[in-house]
Amino acid sequence: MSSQRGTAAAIGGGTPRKGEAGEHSSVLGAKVVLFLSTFINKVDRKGRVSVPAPFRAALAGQVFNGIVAFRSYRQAAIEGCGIDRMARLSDSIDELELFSEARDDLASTIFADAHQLPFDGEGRIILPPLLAEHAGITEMAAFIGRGATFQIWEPDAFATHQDEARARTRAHGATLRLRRPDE
Amino acid sequence: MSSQRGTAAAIGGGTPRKGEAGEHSSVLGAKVVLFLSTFINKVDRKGRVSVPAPFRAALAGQVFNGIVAFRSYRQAAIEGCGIDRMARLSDSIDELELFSEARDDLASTIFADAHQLPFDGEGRIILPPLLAEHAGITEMAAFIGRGATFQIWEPDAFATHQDEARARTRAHGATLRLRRPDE
DNA sequence: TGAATAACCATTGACGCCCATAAAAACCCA
DNA sequence: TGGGTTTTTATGGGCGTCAATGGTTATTCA
Repeated sequence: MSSQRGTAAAIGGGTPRKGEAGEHSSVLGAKVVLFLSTFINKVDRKGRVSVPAPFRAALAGQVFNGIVAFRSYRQAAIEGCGIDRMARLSDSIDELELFSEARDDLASTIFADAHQLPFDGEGRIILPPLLAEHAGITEMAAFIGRGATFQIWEPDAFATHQDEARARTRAHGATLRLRRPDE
Repeated sequence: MSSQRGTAAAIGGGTPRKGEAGEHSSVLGAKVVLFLSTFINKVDRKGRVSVPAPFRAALAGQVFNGIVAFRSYRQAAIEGCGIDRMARLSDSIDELELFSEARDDLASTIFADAHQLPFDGEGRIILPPLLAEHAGITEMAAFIGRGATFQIWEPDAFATHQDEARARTRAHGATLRLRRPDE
């Protein structure tokens, strides 16, 4: 299946050019990361995978130079995002009542399972065995942009999933209201 | 099992180099520690356990070089955090009505039971028997990241707990509004 | 003085970091 | 617009370093 280099397969819009993916600043100056398109990269024998350059660009500037990954609850995939998102999550949870059950559950469900995967000099991460197994990843890994976050799938598994999702969408005629640009 | 070495250098800044990692400043300049992931380490016959390097990195720079631990009163686990967090907790409790029962209970449950566990030269702590027993820890200890704090569990016990928590969260339809990045 | 604790050293395997290469994309200029 | 040049990426592999762990010696306190 060849890791068609860089080329943006499926989904996403056009070709992922330089500045494209990445981020754009909001009114407040806070960076808004955007993960777009799909990239399929190889997992080498040491368990390393290159994170697509556009994704890395989107993450640039965050306090932790790498990604945060955890098992998806409902799918055989790995959820990925930047550390900033986790920090926000931590803040949100901190606002729940101390020692409450809900807070406990969320914490042990989300944070305990999260892995901080730092980039090496070449922008690669090491996929923890636990995560790789959960997603059934062995040789190739598909990075799927999902806007504010992304996922990592076993390529074939994702292809199947995508077909099903598309079929469901067509059936239900999913709609979505676009949020107001302001605010 | 192990000790997946160093891996994620906690939330550390940019490149997870030697001393840095650990914190990033918020708007107010306050350090924001973030404990993520799960690490299972061995307890040697002297009762020593290595605190995961990423956690140590997150704690770096605090006034007390070690952790603060106390028995969780809802679970068979040990609550852990840095000394800074205890100070904040103290403030929160201070805001409760003076002489109220709740305040009294919290104070004696938490502060009276809290242990300051200093790191030895290799980043290990000695688990006080009282705490170890409460958590049922004998040979292995699981360090569980929970965002601003962490817990220490007997590995199997945590696995069970995590399953239950996950089920509950899913049942309740995990609701949590992500805080806006700005503030 | 003996027991418990803290400080110190030693080992080893994983992983961070570096260098090398090929190919594709971005760039430049006629 | 096209072809040639430069830059960036993805990928492989080697090696030094540090984290986790175990043990030994020094120190403190009863």
